[in-house]
Amino acid sequence: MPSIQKFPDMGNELTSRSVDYAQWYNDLILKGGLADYSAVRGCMVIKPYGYALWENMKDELDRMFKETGHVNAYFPLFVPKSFLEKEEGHAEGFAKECAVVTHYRLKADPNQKGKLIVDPEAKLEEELIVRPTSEAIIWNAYKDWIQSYRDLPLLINQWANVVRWEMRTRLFLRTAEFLWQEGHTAHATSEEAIEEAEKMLHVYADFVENYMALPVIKGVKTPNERFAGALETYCIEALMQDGKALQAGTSHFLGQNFAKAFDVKYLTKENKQEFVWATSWGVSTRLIGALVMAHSDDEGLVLPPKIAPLQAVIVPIYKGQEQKALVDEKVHGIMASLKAAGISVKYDDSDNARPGWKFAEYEMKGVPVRVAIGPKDIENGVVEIARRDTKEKKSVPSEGVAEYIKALLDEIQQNLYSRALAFRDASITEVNSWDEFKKAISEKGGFVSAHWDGTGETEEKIKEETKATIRCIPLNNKLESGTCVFSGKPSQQRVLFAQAY
RNA sequence: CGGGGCGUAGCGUAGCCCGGUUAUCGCGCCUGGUUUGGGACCAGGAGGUCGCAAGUUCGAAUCUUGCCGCCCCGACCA
Repeated sequence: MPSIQKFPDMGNELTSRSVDYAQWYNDLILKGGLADYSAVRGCMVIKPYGYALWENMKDELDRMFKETGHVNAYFPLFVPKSFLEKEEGHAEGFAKECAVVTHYRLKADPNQKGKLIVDPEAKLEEELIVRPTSEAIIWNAYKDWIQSYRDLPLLINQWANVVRWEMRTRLFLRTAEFLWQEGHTAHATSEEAIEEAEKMLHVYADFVENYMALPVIKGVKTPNERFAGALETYCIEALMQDGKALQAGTSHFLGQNFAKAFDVKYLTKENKQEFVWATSWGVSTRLIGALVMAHSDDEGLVLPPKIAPLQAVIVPIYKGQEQKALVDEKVHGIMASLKAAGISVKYDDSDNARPGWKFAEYEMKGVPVRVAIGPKDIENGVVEIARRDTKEKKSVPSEGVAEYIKALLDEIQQNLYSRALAFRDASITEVNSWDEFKKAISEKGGFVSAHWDGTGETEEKIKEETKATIRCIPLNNKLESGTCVFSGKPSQQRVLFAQAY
């Protein structure tokens, strides 16, 4: 008998990736217990397991923001329409997808008992927009907070919900309401603001790569893909298993657009009035969608140990109460050592499901490590340890099991990253002709690295023909003379195209 | 907004064409018992405005009309 065994191939209710990738994704979210559809179109319920995952991500990001000098605050959900209008590009960018509050009261319907109607008497003088993002309401406040260079830089983050009335929604990837963080900073100089926007991009990349085990490409967006109101948009782009790219985070250099729109000036040391320079940056619950699509398989979720709500689960195996007591005792010792080692662990000794059912359940939920302990193990001084990422299991001595699992969790984290990186790197195709381009996009998927003439028109036409967009111009991109893959015009560098979420 | 699909118990479904006692089956749930090394079994039990409304009919889950909701694919986007 080999010391390492593969899990048996179990039937489950998941649609397999190869049959219907979109359905596989939905099944995973629902059956993995991350979220549910809600009664409101386009909005989802984030269930405890999914929220625990978000909390872990949030806690780590929050720590990173604070380490880089940011503080948290909270601004209103509602933005007066006139505020949103102030920065023109911004207003145009979001107008199409805003939820609007027009009244502040309901009343009993005089014609239908038990029904409520909007009270026409309670119309707001000025409509309130449910924030699609908070630049407008925040910059209105910053105007009063910033007077002198001594007030700068102002480094504020907020954790909040926002609403964007999307035509078509998908669990976590695009919902009408979602949770995110948005950083909004003000600086004395353009250089400092750019440095901030880049710094936060690196923070995001660090988080996504080291905690979510998901490699990203850092870059800047083309003018077409830029955030409404920004001078430069930085992004991190990740690759999903179906070969589509997903923007995992963005950071914007806003120039003085918002300072001018909201009249935010400061006095320099030389006693001169200057407009401040701004950035904003955000990541959202969309990251959960990225996580799911990056690592999971046909057996269920696969979660990286560093952010998994549960890192290990222990399943007892026994016949009768005497054995159960024996196993319990052994498990309690192991639990204590795992907890002491900082591992989050659950002992599932519920009697309403048998071991096999529990195994499948925790595989579906993506718990990185499973420990099974039965009388035979106790007799032999071992425990059975199964790892979710490779679906392997083997017996290891129960002595020192905490250290073993700790090391295993690190190895799983590393393995998930390596696996995703290998896939990502194998999915970047360099092409030099339009035929190669089309073939790569339609047949292989992934990123296509190609010369582009730098015009928005070419970008648009490529999108029309292939549905591929320019995901980014990588940071520190290698300069290389060539000709645009579409127009044949001269180009100085390659950019990355892909079909995207 | 276009195209497709679906709406019957918590979930998945049969029945609908061709109207007729008490609406089918499985999972799950409750009670008791036996079980427990990869999704256990036996016995008993609870659970339903058949999406909503109107119509046809002696009689509607089933036929007609209207409406509502959700999902998937596309146009818009993080």
